[in-house]
Amino acid sequence: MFNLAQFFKCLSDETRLNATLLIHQEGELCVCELMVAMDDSQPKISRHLAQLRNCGLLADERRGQWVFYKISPAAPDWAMALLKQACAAHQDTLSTLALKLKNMPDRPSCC
Amino acid sequence: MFNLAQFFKCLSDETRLNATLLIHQEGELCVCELMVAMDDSQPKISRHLAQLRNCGLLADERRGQWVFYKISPAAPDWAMALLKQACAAHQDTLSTLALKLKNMPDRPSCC
DNA sequence: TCTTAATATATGGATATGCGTATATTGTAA
DNA sequence: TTACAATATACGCATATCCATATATTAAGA
Repeated sequence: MFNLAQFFKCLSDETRLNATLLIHQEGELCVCELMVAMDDSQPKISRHLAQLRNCGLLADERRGQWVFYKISPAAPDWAMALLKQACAAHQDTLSTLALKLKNMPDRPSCC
Repeated sequence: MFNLAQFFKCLSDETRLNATLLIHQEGELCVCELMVAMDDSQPKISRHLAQLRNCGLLADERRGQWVFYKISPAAPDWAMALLKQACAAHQDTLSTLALKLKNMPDRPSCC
């Protein structure tokens, strides 16, 4: 599991920061949802998610053709507390991203 | 001033993380105090402090031959909230560093 | 089994980062 | 002024990071 500096390094990149906080806020998201919300390429998002998974901050779960990511249940309390605080500090950006999610057609979440 | 990702990048390096949180906890510290507490070279510490100052996270003030660093009074509320939370998450390390500070002979703080 | 959708990974190159060493700067005191 | 203490910066190098592009993998459906 990560230490505090590693945790901050995870969140020091815009792509990883937005993905992590949006996932935290929404509960779980798959790669294609993040692509739409963040308007980024598939390999770019996938690569950053892999990094977050390898650090132990995110957990993934395949369901059919989709892979869903959520905050790892093994994340320590201090990390959860910091994520919550970070979400509050990032609300402006997060609500913009959440809006794009809401307008996304054919979201796989339902299946 | 910095955004959230930049703030996390500031804290993503052990040296900058420890320096920032120790300064936050102690109120203000000069370079030589940080050298003793963290057992690092002067140029290394000075370079990282310059980075934190340039980002707007730290403010410096020369008093005689010493330069004291503190959390910038201009730091936004969300940053202060995150720093407080981070200190709590980092207490083990911080108390070790604070102990070395306490045992430091001829601390300049008094002058 | 063939095709397609969703996701992951490999590769190469540009840029950023961090470090040690050496040197410059600034203030103090003699 | 000269010397010294505290701090800052410049330089060169090794490594890390990030990206776009191309390709591999996995599952679903025809």
